[in-house]
Amino acid sequence: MPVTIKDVARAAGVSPSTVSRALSTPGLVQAATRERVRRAVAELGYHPNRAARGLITGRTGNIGLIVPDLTNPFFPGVVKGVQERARESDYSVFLADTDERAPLEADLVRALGKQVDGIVLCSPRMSEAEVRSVAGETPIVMLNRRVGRIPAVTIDNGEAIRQAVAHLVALGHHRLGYVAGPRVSWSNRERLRALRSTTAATGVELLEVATVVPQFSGGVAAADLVLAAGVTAVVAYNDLVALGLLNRFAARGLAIPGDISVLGFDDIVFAEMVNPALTTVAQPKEAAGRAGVELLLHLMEEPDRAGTARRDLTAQLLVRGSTGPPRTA
Amino acid sequence: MPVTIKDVARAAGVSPSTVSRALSTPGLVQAATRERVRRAVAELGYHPNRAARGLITGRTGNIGLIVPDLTNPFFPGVVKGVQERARESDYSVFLADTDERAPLEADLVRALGKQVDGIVLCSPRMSEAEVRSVAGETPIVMLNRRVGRIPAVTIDNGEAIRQAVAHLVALGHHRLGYVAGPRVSWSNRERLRALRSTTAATGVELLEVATVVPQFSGGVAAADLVLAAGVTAVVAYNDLVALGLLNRFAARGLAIPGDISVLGFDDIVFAEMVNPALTTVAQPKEAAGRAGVELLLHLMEEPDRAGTARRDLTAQLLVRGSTGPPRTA
DNA sequence: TTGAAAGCGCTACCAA
DNA sequence: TTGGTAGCGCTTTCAA
Repeated sequence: MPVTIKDVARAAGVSPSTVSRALSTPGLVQAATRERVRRAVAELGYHPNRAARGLITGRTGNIGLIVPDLTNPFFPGVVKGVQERARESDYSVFLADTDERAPLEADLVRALGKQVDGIVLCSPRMSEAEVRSVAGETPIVMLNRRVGRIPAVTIDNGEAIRQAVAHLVALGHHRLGYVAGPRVSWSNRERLRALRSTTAATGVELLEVATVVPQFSGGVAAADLVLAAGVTAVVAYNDLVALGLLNRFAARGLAIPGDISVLGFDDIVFAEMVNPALTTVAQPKEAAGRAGVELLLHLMEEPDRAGTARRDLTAQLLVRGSTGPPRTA
Repeated sequence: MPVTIKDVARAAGVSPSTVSRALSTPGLVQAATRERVRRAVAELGYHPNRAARGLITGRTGNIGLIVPDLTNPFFPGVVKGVQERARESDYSVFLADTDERAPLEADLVRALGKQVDGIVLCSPRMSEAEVRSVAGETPIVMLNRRVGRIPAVTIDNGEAIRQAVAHLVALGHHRLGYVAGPRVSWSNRERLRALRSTTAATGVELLEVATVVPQFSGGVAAADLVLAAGVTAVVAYNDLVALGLLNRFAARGLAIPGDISVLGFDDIVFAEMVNPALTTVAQPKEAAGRAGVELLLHLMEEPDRAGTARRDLTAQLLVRGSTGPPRTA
């Protein structure tokens, strides 16, 4: 019923081999022949059977994308970037959301690995050992994390933090709080490290106020601790947490940024939807997704040259209403 | 290199055919043999090659999921539901985000159709003709939309609206505004229709204030029109729009719900993150996703019995801070 | 209940 | 530059 390569061959008056070549190695086929084939393909509406092709080439034409929680508005952006770039190279993408269940991830990656040519892995929690083992089986590009020499797309947390701290210092803050994300999160560790060194260098005080789940509720939970710490500005692990802080601050009747400045990370869409809008470090989410696929494509073509492939993208501080000078009391 | 069915056969001391049967038609194999095969499979870590299987069975083990915009927090929930249910039946899911570009969707669906056994299609904008044509080629289940007899999972908008209106009327509102979503959106049309009949039946006034893009910016844009319309309560097409209204109302110094009550649809996570929290009609997003896959599985197994498969899920009004009695001026 | 053999649609090799 | 042929890994007849 579906039209096969034989049908095309017959219609074009050539052999199946020639059709195959005309499609996948056009250079090896005479222009005239190629044209005849092209026409037959169009006429019959032929689409190569991917399973058959995959069976012999060993490639699936699919890539996998694993994210910890699609509900976190950071990830849809990444997904879009991945999809877009994948489609440009005629790859389809399998998406898997692990619901932040790190143990599940390793299994998932393994299962997925069988069905794809490579995986873009965004898994802040999986253990390094697991990541390594999995990377041994399937080409992998990590997002927002570095593990050994596994190819990775990261966002320059150091620079981001420098921008953020410089901004707050310029406003006149001397005591900053940090509400941390999961201890195992690579991004969190990087941010914390950069925060320590930058504040030390600038001579401002840094209080590591709390460690919370990277969600709205985490911010709500940390808000009172932040207040008790007596800081005039607080940096949150991500926007979700920052929004939680803002929410609880509002409930307690604080003026933002008069009483306290709040700064987040990610620039999720909702950062702009609150009042005042959230100052945040914008992560190039789609670009990161695109870069991930890009790296993966290289990796799949020349697996040897792998190991060092890296992209470090630049974040950008977006100053909005939630940060301002501390009230000069 | 990868372990094949032959390896398993050799290890178990049976023929490949038997291994195949033991795996896909266990009933046809003697218990003892089956056990030997099972053991060999486990020992060698054998996973059937999907491409090879697909080549012969004509099935891919994949399903496609198409959503208009992953960035709208409504959809990640749906995606999660779809994935979960798909995984339970050992299907993988291809995700495609069409970025609200309706024309692109039809192509996308067609392309995807070749690589999957069925598609869950969430496409409020695609024309009916396109949907029909596409449904002729690939098993399809529609989400939140009805087109002819194509299987569909919907959410009972009529009941949802009745709950919402009853709530507002009970609070003492007599003049309601509606900020509509895209005219072509099935959900929007359903809601509008239910709104008209329910308000008529209840004797309250309904003003169709504006038609906007189903996004935050749409709500912001409509807010002043709502105010000018002089209603005491406004129902928004979805939470994103409602949040936009809330934002602009706040900017104009209105008290919520004192000056005006706001009610949304969807119960996206951010509905709870604003102050006051948004009263909204919760859509069972994950359940809808699950039901979509469920229907699809049936459809793929007995294509004949299709055509009438329907699931209408129940929405639930969540009363929160953004609705209250009108100020008795 | 099991095995042998054919063949799914395609690509890759070897000859011509 | 092209065609013939073999075979990817699996399922599915058909016979035994």
